[in-house]
Parts: sequence; C-alpha cells; structure tokens
Amino acid sequence: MSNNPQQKTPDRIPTRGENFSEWYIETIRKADMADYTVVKGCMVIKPYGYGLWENIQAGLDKRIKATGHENAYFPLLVPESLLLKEAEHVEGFAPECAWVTHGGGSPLEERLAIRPTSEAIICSIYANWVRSYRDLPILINQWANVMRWEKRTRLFLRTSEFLWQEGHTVHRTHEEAREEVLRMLEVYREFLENELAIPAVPGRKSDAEKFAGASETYTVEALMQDGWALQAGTSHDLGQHFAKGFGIKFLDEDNTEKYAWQTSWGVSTRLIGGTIMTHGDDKGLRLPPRVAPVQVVVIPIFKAGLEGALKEKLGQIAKDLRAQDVRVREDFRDNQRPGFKFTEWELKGVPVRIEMGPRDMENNTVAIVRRDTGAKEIVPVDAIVETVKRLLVEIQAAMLAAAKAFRDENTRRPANYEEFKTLLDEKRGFLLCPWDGTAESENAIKNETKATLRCIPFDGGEAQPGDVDIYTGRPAVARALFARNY
RNA sequence: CGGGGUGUAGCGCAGUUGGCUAGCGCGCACGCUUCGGGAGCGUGAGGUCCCGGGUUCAAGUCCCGGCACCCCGACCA
Repeated sequence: MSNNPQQKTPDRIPTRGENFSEWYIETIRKADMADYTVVKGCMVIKPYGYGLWENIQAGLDKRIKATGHENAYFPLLVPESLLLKEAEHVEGFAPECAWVTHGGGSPLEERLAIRPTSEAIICSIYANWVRSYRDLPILINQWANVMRWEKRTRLFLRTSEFLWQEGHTVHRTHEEAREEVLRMLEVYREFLENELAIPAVPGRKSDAEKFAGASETYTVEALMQDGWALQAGTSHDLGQHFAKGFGIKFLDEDNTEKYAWQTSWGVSTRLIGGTIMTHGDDKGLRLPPRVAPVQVVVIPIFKAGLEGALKEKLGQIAKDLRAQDVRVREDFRDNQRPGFKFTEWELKGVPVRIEMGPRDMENNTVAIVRRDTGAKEIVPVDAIVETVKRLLVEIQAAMLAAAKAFRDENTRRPANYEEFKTLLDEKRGFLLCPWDGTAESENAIKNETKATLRCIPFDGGEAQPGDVDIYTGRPAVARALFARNY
C-alpha cells in the first residue's frame, strides 16, 4: 500500500529512517527468510531464515550441554487441569491459549491447551520423577514450538506459533536454583554477544514484568536501531511455586520431605528479529559471520568464452574455503548479471563476497568485498583462505563494536521526569533512572510515556546515596532501565 | 478488542459520471545480444477484479452484509 506509487520502485526496501517497521518486514521478505500463511500470526520460516535459526540452535545447544543439561521432548498438549495448578501461571497464560476441544470428531472430556510454555506439563511429569534428594538436580532442556494467541503479530518478533528452547530444572536448594538461573542468563548474554554480536544488558525484572508464576525473572535486554528495547532471553527463579502446585517433593538427607526448587529459561526465534534489527542497514540484512547461513558468496563476472574457466577457478576457491569450514555459496546463475547478484546477496546480509572476472583471471587475483563496510580489496588467489578467515573474524568484531557503541550512545540518564519524557520522544533508547521500587511509579511512567521498566541492570542498577525516584521523588531503591519495547 | 486504511496477474499499482475484449510497470517463460554495481530488444504465458447478496439493459465501478490483511492504540517471548 504505497501512498506514493510514482516514486516507489518495486523490489527495493524502504530505508530505516523512512519507516523502520516497514523496512523490517520488507527486508525479511525480500531476503527470503519468512513468509505469511493463511493462519494469522503463523509464518513460514523459509530455508534462509531457518538456516540462521539452525546456527543459533547449534551455538546455544552446545552451551546448554556444556553446562550439564540434556535435551528431551515433552508433549504439545496440556490438559486444562494441569494448567490450573499454579494460580498466577494460569492467570498469565489462559488469555492467550489455543484449545483443542475435539479429537477424531468427538468432543473431548477435558479440553487441551496447545502449550504456551511447558511448565505445567513438565512439572506434572517431574512430580513422578522426584523421590529423593539423590534424584536431583534435574537438568533438562527442550527445543520445541509453542503457541500464544497474540492479538497483534509481527514476523519473528511476535508470532502465534514460535520456536524456542526452554530449560526446566529442579534443585534441592534455593541457592542451587538461583545459581542455575544466573548461570543460564550469563550463557544467553555471552551467546548474544559472541555469536549474534548483540550487546544485551543483563538484569532483573520488576514484579510487574515477571514471568507468570516466577519468584524472580532475569532478562537480557537488547536495544534495537530504532531505539526500542527487545527482551532477548529470560531466566526464571520459579521458587517453590510450581513444586507446591504439582507436588514435586523429595526426601532429603535428613529424612524430611521437602518441596523442590525450580528454574526455567528460554530464548526464541525472536532472536532472529533481534539480529535483523540490531545489524541491518538500508541495503538489507547484515548477518554476523558466526551465524550467517552463507558466510561467503562467490560471483563470477562472465565474459564470452571464459565461463568454464571462471567456474572452475571459483569452484576450486569454494572448495578450499569449505575445507576450512567456511560456509560458501557459488552463484553461477547465467541469467543474472553481476550487479544484480551483488545487490541481492547484500540484501541477504552475506558477510563476504568474492568476485572474479577476466581481469582477475589474468592477474590470478580476486576482489573481496565486506558487507559491513563495503570495503573492497584485490587479493592474490593463494591468499584468499587466509584473507577470508581474517575478515570473518574482523567483521564479527566490528559488528559487535558498532552495536555496543550504539547501545552506549543511546543509554541516557535523565536528570528529571521532564527530561525523561523529552529524551524518550526525541531519542528513545534506554533511560537509566532511580526508581523507588513501587509498581505505582512504574505503572504511572508506563501509562504516561509507554516506556516500561526493562530491568534493573546487574551493572549500574544500585541506587546511589541521594537518588530519588524519577517520577515520585521518593527515595530510590535501585536504578532501572526504562524503554519503549517490542 | 477499539480507531483508521486497503483488497484488481507472483509483486507494486491504474481503471473517468456504471459502458465495449480489464490495463501498466516489475517479475516469469522462450530466443538473440550481453555480463567489473539492479542489462537491451523481440515474442509469449499469466485474472473466481476478496466473498455473498442486491440495484441495473449493463457492476471492478453503486447499495447491503461478511471476511482478510495492514497501520495506530490496550495485552504479550
């Protein structure tokens, strides 16, 4: 629906400045990552988007296993009676549940929720598994789809069905559970930083923003290029709430029966949206090399009579790179011109492009172009592997550095509420300010400015002497990060 | 679930006070010439005009009802 049909050229994406949200959607679709389907909020994750997800999965799965967890799989359907066992939990999730009411043509005796998250089903099973303190801890993760009936959906950021991993652990003591919660939050933070080049801020959620049924929720909050915050991952201290609701009890060493302590933690395909909004530019995606489905694309510049020789030469280069575990795509299509291919692969965010044409053939060189800066260098063929490997590392580091700089520049400390509102309207970004710890203050700010309390950061979240709440003026108990959020 | 907008070829759109065989650009197929930053020419394929009813000699166009999607708000990983 263009309001300016005369000037809108097909197949080009809007700039981020013109309309960030349109830029986001168009980039995803033009880069061929995802598509809409007939069911509202249910998207197809196309191979290129799924390839990114697979790389995210691989990197995270490795870390989850390295911290002692195993994968398992629990059922999709949750009997309503199980969902009802934890009061706050059901209150939080019931409104967005999809229900199965019929099976094989007959009404079911009890309707079944399609899991919006798996605490209920998993806790009901854990209750059977736990008898003794010797059965603990239980350290299980699952990769699954979940469904939440969202009123307003958006590719990758908020879809009715989405993919995620959810860790569900059971512990003997609260201390052990708390360590687990913080350990996994740190896994997320480190993963985001080192794989996705997203510098997220770890911290604790306020009571109002907690997971339904948790004692405490911890989060890693990222800042998108439009100044809106994105909750990138959460880790919950579930206390004994679910253990009590589902009867997860064990006989401890001292021969007394005790309720277990639990955690859960997850990240979702939303990370794909976060990666796009952190790094993309007006040419399209920019994918961090470590997770890019294609790290290097090789493109021949054909000249009559040289097609075969160019393909052979580039094929060998691709092979040499693959031998070093570089993910390479050869674009040998003869129905597209080089310029078209350059644009297309830039749109798809491939970190490095290698071009070879007649001139290079003659000189035994290639042109290597990096996606993040556009810088081009001519490199002798026998230096390609080394150059590419160096560039992939450099690009990853440069992307993280740029994202960090952006986050830091856009984290501000308003001196008073007036400045808070002005900064929010004019600059957006993170606003770090003293908070009195009450929902009253938090809600008032939310209602008046649409900024929510994203977290009390681990680093910088302590109240300083003399700090007073940015809204109420009462003595502050912490410094909290506020932002408008996705 | 409230406010606004839009539904015409795969995509982006035009279509006059109701009128003839529903158009244009891009893309797609085929052919030739091309290829170092979105190629040119030629030929061609492609349509339940969102759905259902109504008015009319005649509906993409007017009327009524429905549906879907998008944008803006309230709820959320």
